[in-house]
Amino acid sequence: MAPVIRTARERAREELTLEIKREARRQLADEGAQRLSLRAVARELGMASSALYRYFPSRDDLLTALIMDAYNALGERAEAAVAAAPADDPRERWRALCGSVRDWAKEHPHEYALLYGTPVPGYRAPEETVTAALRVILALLSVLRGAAHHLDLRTPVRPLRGALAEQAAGLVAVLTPEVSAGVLTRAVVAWTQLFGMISFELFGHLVGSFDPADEFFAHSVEEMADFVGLP
Amino acid sequence: MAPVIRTARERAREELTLEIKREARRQLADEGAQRLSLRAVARELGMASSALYRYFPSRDDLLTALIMDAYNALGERAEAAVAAAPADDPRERWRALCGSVRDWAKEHPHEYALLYGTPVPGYRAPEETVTAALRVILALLSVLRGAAHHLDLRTPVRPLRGALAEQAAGLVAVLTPEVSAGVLTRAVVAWTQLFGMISFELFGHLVGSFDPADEFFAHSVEEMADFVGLP
DNA sequence: CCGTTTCGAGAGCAGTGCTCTCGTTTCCGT
DNA sequence: ACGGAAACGAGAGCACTGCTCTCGAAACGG
Repeated sequence: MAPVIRTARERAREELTLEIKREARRQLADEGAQRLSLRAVARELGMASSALYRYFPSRDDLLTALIMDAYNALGERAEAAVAAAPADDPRERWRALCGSVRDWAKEHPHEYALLYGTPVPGYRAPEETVTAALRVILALLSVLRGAAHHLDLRTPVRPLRGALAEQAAGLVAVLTPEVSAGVLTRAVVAWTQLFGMISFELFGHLVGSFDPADEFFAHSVEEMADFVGLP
Repeated sequence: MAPVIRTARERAREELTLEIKREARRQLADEGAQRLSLRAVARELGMASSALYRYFPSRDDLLTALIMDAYNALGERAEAAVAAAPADDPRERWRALCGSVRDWAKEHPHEYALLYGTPVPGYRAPEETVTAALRVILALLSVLRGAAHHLDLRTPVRPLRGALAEQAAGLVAVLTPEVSAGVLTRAVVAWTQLFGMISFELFGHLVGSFDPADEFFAHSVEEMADFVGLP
């Protein structure tokens, strides 16, 4: 696909693009997306701000590139955590996965906020972003698939009705043929709980109740593992 | 406390403060917090932008005022929903409460994002905000308190350990003496799930899976009601 | 009534995203 | 090898932002 032999221009362009993103990510980590300034990035790189527009047509496009990278970084981290956990211990895999997401979020709070906080106004998710964004929930589901025949639901899943049943069935067919629609739905519930909890912790909504949240986090990960029926 | 007899200046000041907030809220609802502009507010009110600083010392302070109002609006809505539901049907109260939060969020997406999205950079929560922010979780707990002696936990609560046990016991003593620490912790888990789910729906993370999310929402509210042991 | 405080308006500062123009450099087909 | 075309970097400039300072007018209160 991509030409193996690249002209000097192409190489320079690629390098500069990376360097712009690198500097932008630095500013993002320092000050948050709000305060990320194209002009400051250009200044730091010793170039005119107008030159930056040769590489990213707008500030939102630069942000979108950072979002892509962040989704992939988080996704890789999550997948690696699952892979590193013992294959025959689904609960440990679940724990490792949830913990890795929280760790990444605490290490990169501004990037996390960029992904799961208020969406940037002018931004609409391009195709690529969607698949990158799915990696965490897919990892959660892969853990469930691995334990599909040993699931133990202490509280039976409520029957799915109407549109929900159809949506869940559609997803099961594509993603998790080994797992029932009810369990998949519970996994999605657990997914929303996981990110809700992390967001609350990071955004300061647990101050005064369960902050510091380490033990609360660990506990609710176990509770949600029970919830989806992990042995 | 407040003087009953107010001077013309005091009345004018109060009125203008309200009007500024009103216009700011209008712009917030239209364009989001990101694009809320002091100068535009002043322009719309026919005054110089510098005059606005007599009423709010900075943009962040104006935003903080809007945050306060939004927390209270959401809190009132939630409390009203609980109050309007039959007192002898805890599950219906739970449903009404969760539904009212979601409804408010969908009606005021930008205000919701202001509360539960990425925190404003320069902003730190003043004392008042904290209590206003607690109203929803307190309402959730009040539903549980009302059903404290009829709770039915299909899956037993995992034992709380270490710091978590202490945190939960402290909260129980102050908030919900009728309810066990384990159940209170589950309520907090359900709380994070509720807002995680609403945030995901509003911020577009459910697109492609459970969007539209009406039935998924209703279903998971029931599942979480089971989770906390509501009859 | 008169000094003090409060207020509104205007000018101005430093910063932003973005556009346009204008030379220069690099590429690529002939 | 050359010449047209495309890509590039820099600078000036526009419209906008939050915020500060100053100055004259208005309202207050002893």
